[in-house]
Amino acid sequence: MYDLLRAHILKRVNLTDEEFARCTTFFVPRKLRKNQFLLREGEVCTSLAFVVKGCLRCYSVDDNGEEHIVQFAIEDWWISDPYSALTREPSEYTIDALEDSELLLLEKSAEQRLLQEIPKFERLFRLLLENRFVANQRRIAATLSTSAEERYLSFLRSYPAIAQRVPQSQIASYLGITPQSLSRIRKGLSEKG
Amino acid sequence: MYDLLRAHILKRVNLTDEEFARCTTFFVPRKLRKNQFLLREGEVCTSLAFVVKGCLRCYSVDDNGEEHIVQFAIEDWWISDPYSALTREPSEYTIDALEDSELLLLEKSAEQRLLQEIPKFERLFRLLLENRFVANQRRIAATLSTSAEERYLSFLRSYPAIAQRVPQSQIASYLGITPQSLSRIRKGLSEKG
DNA sequence: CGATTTTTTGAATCATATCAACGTACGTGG
DNA sequence: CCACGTACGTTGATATGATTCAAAAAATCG
Repeated sequence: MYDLLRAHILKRVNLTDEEFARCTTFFVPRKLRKNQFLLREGEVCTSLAFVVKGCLRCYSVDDNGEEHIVQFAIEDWWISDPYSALTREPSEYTIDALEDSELLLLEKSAEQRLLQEIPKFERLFRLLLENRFVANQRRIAATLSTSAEERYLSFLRSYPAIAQRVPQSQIASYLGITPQSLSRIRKGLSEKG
Repeated sequence: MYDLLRAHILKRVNLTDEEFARCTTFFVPRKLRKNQFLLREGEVCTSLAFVVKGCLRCYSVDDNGEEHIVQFAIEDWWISDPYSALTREPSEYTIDALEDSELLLLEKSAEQRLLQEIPKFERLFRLLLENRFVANQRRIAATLSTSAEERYLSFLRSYPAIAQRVPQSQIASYLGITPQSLSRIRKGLSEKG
């Protein structure tokens, strides 16, 4: 259960075995069935989730009731609404499971104690946030400058593991196009070769 | 020169006068003429800039040579490429001045010493990063779900001060549309009332 | 297997881009 | 102080890419 987390952390900061053992005590395992919610729009996000198994999505719902996916998370990724978690304001996002999933949850209060006990985690969490920030910045630049087809190809390159397992309609939502358009783009690509 | 910075920081974390006085020693004033660069694509970003006066932009250049603005920064804002600063990888972005500007620069090395001397700044910088993260996430959701006209109106609401002072073509670049389209959108809006 | 969801396809429509030309404002040097 | 050049903004005509609505085909699940 904790092996993936250990490897994940050790790739980013140095921890002794003893430190890692202490760190695990702050996480709470949680299973989520497909379609179950981790966070509902309007709730305050109180935890940071590390995905051990499965696949989740984070999305907003617009005035027309359409879902717009801002992030997927599979094994070895984190998911949460960091803004809601920090400010304790209700989240604008919903997080749910696209597959049966296993998570390790770090509650806000546990996070604070963890940071006090092992300050190295400050650096880890800052790294994680920076990475997410960069990913978003790249995505903005891509959305502004490239066609839907290019964005789809870029998505396939960046996240092949996700592309294989989530429904096409979910990828369309992530790319900001309709499922019909994605279908046509794929058709066009397969005709080219 | 430092009044704006003081007010900015005190709004977010508690600092004694003595702490603030020490903090200022880590910043270096820098003036930038209109069109001068703070960071060029391919350079490593080594500083975090607080804008005391003026207006800057951060943008990427795509394969067709088109600029895509990911951020503006006016008085009381910060600007940098946090990813490049953290990883020391060359930046994909260019930062330059849209007006004659005055900055307070916090170099990477100074930042580290500042964080050691006054750990409260850990929280400040994390807050700043979270805010930028959220702004980006909102922008992604908006780009995915709303028309150019809606995004323009939302930009006017969110950043009236910027809308007033930067050329329309720069706003178009930020919104991900052509200057011609923005012109037509504005025409449409003025005809409505 | 049947039921439901997901994907594909077609036709009409809409939003934005593109190319090209013209208008306007501003600042600099003569 | 005016004239000129350069940036910026507007407008028109046309092209393109993506959407919408509707329906059929394919895949998935109990």
